[in-house]
Amino acid sequence: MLKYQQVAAEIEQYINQHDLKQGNKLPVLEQLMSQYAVSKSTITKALELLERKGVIFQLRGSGIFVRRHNRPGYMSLFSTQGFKSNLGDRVLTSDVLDVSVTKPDVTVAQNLGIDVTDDVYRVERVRFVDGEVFCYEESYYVKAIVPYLNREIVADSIFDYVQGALGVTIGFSDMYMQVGRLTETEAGYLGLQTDDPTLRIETIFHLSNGKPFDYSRITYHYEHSQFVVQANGPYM
Amino acid sequence: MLKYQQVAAEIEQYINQHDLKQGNKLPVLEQLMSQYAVSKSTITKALELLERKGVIFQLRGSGIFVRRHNRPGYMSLFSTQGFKSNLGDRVLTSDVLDVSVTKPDVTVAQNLGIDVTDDVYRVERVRFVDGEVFCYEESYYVKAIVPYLNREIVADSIFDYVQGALGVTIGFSDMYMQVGRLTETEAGYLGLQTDDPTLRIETIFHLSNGKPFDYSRITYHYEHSQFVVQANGPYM
DNA sequence: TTGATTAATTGTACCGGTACAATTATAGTA
DNA sequence: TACTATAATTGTACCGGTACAATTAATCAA
Repeated sequence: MLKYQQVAAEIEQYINQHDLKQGNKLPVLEQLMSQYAVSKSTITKALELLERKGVIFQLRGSGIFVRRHNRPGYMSLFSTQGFKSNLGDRVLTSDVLDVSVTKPDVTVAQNLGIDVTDDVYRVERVRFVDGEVFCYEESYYVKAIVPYLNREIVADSIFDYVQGALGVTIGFSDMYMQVGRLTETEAGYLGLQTDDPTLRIETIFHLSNGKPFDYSRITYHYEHSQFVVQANGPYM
Repeated sequence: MLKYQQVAAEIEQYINQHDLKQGNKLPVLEQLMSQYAVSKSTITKALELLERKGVIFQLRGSGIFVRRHNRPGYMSLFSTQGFKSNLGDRVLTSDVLDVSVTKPDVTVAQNLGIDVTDDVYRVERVRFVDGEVFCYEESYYVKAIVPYLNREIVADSIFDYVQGALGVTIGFSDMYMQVGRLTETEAGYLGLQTDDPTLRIETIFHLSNGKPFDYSRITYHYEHSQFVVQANGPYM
């Protein structure tokens, strides 16, 4: 783990353990520097990371302050999307409906930037948060990048496996979201009625070299899913 | 405008003007350095900004590449949320239903961190993209921070006014989203049926000093709104 | 006490540099 | 040709430093 990531993690841990509230002030830069025994640019980088994550905000001439949103029950949109495994104390489980190798249809192939003759893993899951139905997910993995999957891996975290055992790094993702109505099969999986409202998110995950390796379609249970997104300022 | 912001803007403009595609390679760091006549750390900062914005991705040992998503018709979730006024070539218009000074109810007051006896501006709008109904919005501004609003300002961009004329800077925002069904009045504004599906987003905008100044509730037309969010890697 | 002026505090912009890890290109070998 | 070892390329981590703008605290005047 990089030094600035380590420092960021420690500061975040400190904030959580001491249950600091929105607006609470952290030690000044110079003190953090000596406290963690790193240079100014390293501590700055760590703080920038935490700022992006929505954990702190910095105010020139004033100090470094804790940032918090005050709505329990809302999950970070990104934590449910592979990134930042921070689900708090909620328990995430899965019913694995399918893990198989197939050929992609044109839509899937196009989203993954591959040919319809290339192999993909198809994974189908219903996911639960604290025992409540949360979403229905259908996802496709490029087999050339993810050569092996099984029910055990899929029941846990695919991303941890991919980054751990396969040694590839996930770079970025494009999420496409829209609201619609449930189909009959989706409604069955989610325990809802056909034509009930739903949020659909399609996501294309790319490796850090830019290659797409996972295309997934998630259909959320509209009563059991509410999200928070902490955005940072007008960039320019 | 800061130097690194300026450089970032120029690079982005270059990418758009030359219509570069996903994966296209930009000049190497050292060349960009001399090309824009800035130091390494400045160009790095500019590129980091573009990376966060989803315009490029960088790959160590390899180069700097253009990043693009390939779905026209999807709007950036953040561009519709005050930040990054990049709506492409779409035209955004508004029907202003109400601009008035009132007292907030408990919910509004709590979200804005003020007292129910404090004054707020209430703004109610129906917004259109290229003439199509896009969303219904009800928002509240802390009058102590935004002392004056009128229909003309509100029909245009409130945020530009606040940052321009009032000289305050917007820092960050917390967005809370969930799916539900339309009420009768909402359906009326959006030209839909009662109980039709909808995406609701509540957002609390904070100044850069951390003070909330705007709380808004937006109800989106589910057939005319689809969003893209470009996320960046597992931070740690 | 109030208000304005000045000084101290504090984060950020910008500069420059070294070391290194990941990638890609090259040379060498079978 | 195909594979391996080596070298060149290239972005990132990390160090340190100066100048400055925004905020806050202290000082002074009325």
